[in-house]
Amino acid sequence: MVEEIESNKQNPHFTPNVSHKYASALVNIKGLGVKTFSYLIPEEMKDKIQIGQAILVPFGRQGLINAFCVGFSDYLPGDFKVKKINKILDETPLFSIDYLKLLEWVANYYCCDLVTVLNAAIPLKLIEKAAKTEFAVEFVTFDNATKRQREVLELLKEMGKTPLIIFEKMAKTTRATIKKLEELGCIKLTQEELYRNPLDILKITEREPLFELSGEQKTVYDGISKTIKNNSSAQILLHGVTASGKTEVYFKLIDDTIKAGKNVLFLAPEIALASQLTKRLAKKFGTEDVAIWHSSISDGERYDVWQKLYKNEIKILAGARSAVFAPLKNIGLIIIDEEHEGAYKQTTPTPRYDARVVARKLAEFHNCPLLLGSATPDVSTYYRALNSGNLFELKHRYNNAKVPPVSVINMQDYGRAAYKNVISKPLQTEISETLEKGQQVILLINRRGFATFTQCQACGHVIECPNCAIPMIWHAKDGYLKCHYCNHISYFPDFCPECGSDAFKISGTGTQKIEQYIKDLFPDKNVERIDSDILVRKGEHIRLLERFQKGDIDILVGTQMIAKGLDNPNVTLVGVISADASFNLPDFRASERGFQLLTQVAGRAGRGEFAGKVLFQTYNPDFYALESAKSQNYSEFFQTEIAAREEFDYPPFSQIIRLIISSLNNFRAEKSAQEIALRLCTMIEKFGISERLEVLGPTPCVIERINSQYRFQILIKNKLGDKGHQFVSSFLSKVIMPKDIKLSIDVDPLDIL
DNA sequence: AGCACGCCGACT
DNA sequence: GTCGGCGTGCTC
Repeated sequence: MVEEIESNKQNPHFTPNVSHKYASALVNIKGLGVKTFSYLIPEEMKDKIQIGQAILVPFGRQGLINAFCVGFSDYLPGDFKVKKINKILDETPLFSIDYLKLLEWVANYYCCDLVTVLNAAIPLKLIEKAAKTEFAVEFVTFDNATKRQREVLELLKEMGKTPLIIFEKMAKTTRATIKKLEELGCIKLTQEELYRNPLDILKITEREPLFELSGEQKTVYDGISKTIKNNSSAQILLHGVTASGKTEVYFKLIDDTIKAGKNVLFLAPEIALASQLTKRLAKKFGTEDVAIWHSSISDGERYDVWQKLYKNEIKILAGARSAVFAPLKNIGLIIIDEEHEGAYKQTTPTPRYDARVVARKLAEFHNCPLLLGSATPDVSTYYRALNSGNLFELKHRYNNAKVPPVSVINMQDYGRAAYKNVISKPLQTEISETLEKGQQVILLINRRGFATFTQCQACGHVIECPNCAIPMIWHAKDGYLKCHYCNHISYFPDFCPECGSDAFKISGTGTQKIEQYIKDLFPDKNVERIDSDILVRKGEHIRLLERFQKGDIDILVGTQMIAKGLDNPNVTLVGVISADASFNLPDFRASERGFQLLTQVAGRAGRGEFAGKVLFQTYNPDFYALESAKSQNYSEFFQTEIAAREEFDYPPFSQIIRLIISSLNNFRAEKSAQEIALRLCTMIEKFGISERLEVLGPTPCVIERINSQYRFQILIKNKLGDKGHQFVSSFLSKVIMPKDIKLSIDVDPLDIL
């Protein structure tokens, strides 16, 4: 089913050394995508050609197309008739050799080819744009102009220096007229780039001064400065509770960095946050020196910013995850705010890269410090920071505001008295009281609890796999419980192994009904729901939040997306319907996710003058992550979590490489997956590294079918670092899949569902 | 994506 | 014979 490539044709090694016969050219062909092809370097180009240059090459029947030079070689990667490079379009390269080296590292880490990474890193539009020399026109004089020419000149005088293409459209004129006017000396044509600076519209006239740092901020700032002074490539974590003023510390460090003549890369998890951040940065440091980069900026802006970055004309670049691939030069500091956010990882399309991982490597390349900040750090980040001694903490809120107290409602006591077994009496009472005071309520529903875990209603015990410490999944059609990491099977217990009760329940379904229950309980109140279904209608999400902000909505019911960002001072009650659902996903990171979610949602209550309250409903009140979330104690949570990670070799003690094999045909998908796993194991055995590269599965994915494709997964626990990635890459490069079976690779997957 | 190559049925 | 259907495969 899976065939071996008979002759393992080694690719020629493409080097940055120019004294070679062939160049590797990156082309963008519609429908084909971005790929590299080899071309002969003409003799007269040998002393001029460089990596990163835009070039013109012949391609098939399409004539001459734009390409980028990305490497050199003396050999061809196959048997074909080679064509030669037609022209170097621009002698100034658009990216450097170091930039390509970073991308090569990324390709190896994510077990994919360089082309895939280039595809994500270099905007396609850049390749098309590179060839076009954009002229700009400028008014000089009216002398010798005819009547019609004068009309054109009037407009130009008014518009000032304008890109030619735009002016031609505006003036309803043609290239012939422009040429004539240039001959007459009435206008000046220039080749220099015209930058559109989108930040100009902010109309920032004077700069705001930096904030004064508070006592705790000052201590942390001094500590970080000292650390950077001692180790210019330190990787630092700033763990600060919400509203503790991390941003002020960042800004002071940015100021220091640019004063030292270096540039700053500042990443935020999403575009909206990056835009907000850019405005704040522009106000403090000036519009000229600040730029933004993310997937949704316009082609023109993308092109302009890229040019500016390459010419080292930007001092601070703010952006979302794709900004790690922007060619910012001379980086002296990288900041990643809200570093725990999953949005830093790209899930689709490939490569499934994580901006935090790439940023760590980027910092290494530039020998510069990396500063990560969060109120609920990623467990792996915290572990690294703790071990390196580069952990700094802000424990107090900026204006001495208090974190709201959390009460845990044990549903074992209230379950039967609760409305529809879902909304307990105390929660009902609290909601009523809050609404009577004219204040607002947020209720968190955890819909991700769709995977059916098996829980004892008497003591909260959840049936877990003895090998993997993740919840077992009930398979109704087979009548057993199964572990989706290792395939371990056990039968539904008659009695709870913990307390002997027979009150087992398969939980996690029907959460959609909760909104209706709330509406039933409070029929005269305005109840709205926000979740991803509603988000599909664009703008609906924002409209609902605005209405909630204005007080038009009494109770806002929602999934995870209401847990962060909401800053409504009139919200004094936050209720979590099923805190268990956060923890009982069949995923090793479930506790971490759950802790983060509960901590973040708790932070939504009592942000104004009224004190807030938080209620967690649960069947398992003693669960460590829940207890830590209740007391908002990160370090306590971390201690327990890291011990479990170590015991089961989960990250940061290994890296997970996940292979997903899918097909419309269930049987063929399973067979292929088994074959790949078997061959992978054989190869690992042969190299004697089975201790350090552990293969689990194949198993059916928790979500067994997506788009009618049956899905199986193989998990690899890698303890060999980059060498492990290389091993898996080279194994996969020798495997070719039949057309009806898809293989996808996810390195450091966010979840394993 | 295009565009050629190529292998079968209907036709001036 | 040969015109043209669009399945398959290639583009350095």
